[in-house]
Amino acid sequence: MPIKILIADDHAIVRSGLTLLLNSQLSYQVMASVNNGEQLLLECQCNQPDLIITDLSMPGLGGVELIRRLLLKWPSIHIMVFSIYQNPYLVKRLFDMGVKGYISKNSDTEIILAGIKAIISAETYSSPDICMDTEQEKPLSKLTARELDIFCCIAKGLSAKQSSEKLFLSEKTVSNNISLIKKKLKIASSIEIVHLAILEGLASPS
Amino acid sequence: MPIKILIADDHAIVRSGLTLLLNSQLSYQVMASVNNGEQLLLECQCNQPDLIITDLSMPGLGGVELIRRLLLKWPSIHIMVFSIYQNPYLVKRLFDMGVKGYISKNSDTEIILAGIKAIISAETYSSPDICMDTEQEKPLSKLTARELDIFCCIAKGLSAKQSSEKLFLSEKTVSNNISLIKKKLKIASSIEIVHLAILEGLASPS
DNA sequence: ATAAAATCGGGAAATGCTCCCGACAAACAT
DNA sequence: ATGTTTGTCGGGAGCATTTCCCGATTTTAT
Repeated sequence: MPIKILIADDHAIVRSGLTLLLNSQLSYQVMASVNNGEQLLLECQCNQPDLIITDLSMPGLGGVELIRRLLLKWPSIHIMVFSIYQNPYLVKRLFDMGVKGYISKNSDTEIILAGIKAIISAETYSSPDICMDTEQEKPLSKLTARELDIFCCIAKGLSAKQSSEKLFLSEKTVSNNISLIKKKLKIASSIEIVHLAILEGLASPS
Repeated sequence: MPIKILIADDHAIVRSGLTLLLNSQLSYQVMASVNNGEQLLLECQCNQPDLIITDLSMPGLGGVELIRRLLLKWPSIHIMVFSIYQNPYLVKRLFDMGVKGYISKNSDTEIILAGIKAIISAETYSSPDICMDTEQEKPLSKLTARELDIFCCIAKGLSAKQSSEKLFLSEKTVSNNISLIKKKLKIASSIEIVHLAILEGLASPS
């Protein structure tokens, strides 16, 4: 009886690549692959997946909010995040949320398979390029989880209102948080948020 | 005799997905896939590829510089860019450089195959989500000299007041100009100025 | 020579940001 | 067990910025 897997990623080639890779193993079966969070939630109702592999940045319902909702409804579900970021704070936050594994998209297919295998065996896994031990002194480590959410939204070019809609918060909370973030990071403008986010690999210009 | 293809992308799953997708067609043969520009140049020496599929953001030698070097050495080579951006100005720049096709990573596999087919038939191709007709000119060409000055100041993270001091203008003039720039470029926030400036090579994160 | 576009800023209304505050929950410490 | 701290969430008031008018001047193009 194969492990049932659902995939969420906005890039068709990634969905297709993962599906082919995993279905080539007899022990795995990809039930469906979708391009955003809403559809993944729908698929979860029909299929009872053993493992969910999800990207973070997707149109509509993004990865972080998707994970929150998944774990709210099915607290014991196995989630592996498969995204481009290599920032240890982001990864730590995801593990704190309850994610079982993180693999960066730079990883070879062997690493992907090894990670899934580990997670299925009830372990946790993060790909070797995420070094969690460089804890101190990084500016972003001063931010709380919620502040980092908002930081990322702003870096992508979203307004306070757009961010509040994406994160299901009041516009006021977002703007209050932005002020706090600037103070914590000792920066004067939202534009420096973008620079910092790009330097830290949390955003890329678009 | 199949079409010989080389692939450059820093994500293994994308390389693997593309390779499986293309090798499943009898008319194509993926000779090699590498994760950066330097290695692709090396592969080009050994193999004589008919088509190169490349990402833009890669560690080390990135896509734009890779394309420049490729076309310098083999001016008639077919290059298809496969990247995440959906910015028509960026795509137009790539076509101006001599690229034959652009496909965004959101595209379905059918689109990818259709694009490659078109390029092989000596046509050019860009995926449907890139609408080039909005403005054919570079966005920044619409700005006057003074507006471009101010644009650069803002992109670097200067405030309106700091910009006004640097350019010997009143703060009012600067802020009026910023509003005008946003209107001309059809963008909502100063943060998108940063993204645009970085994409256009007018600023880099600091 | 005339029209068009660019440069420069003032004024007023709308919008946004900042800093204050309180309420509540969770984690932590003694 | 019970304060204490830290995080989360948002309201309100005042200040700052942005936006959209407007006119005055200079530069550029036809």
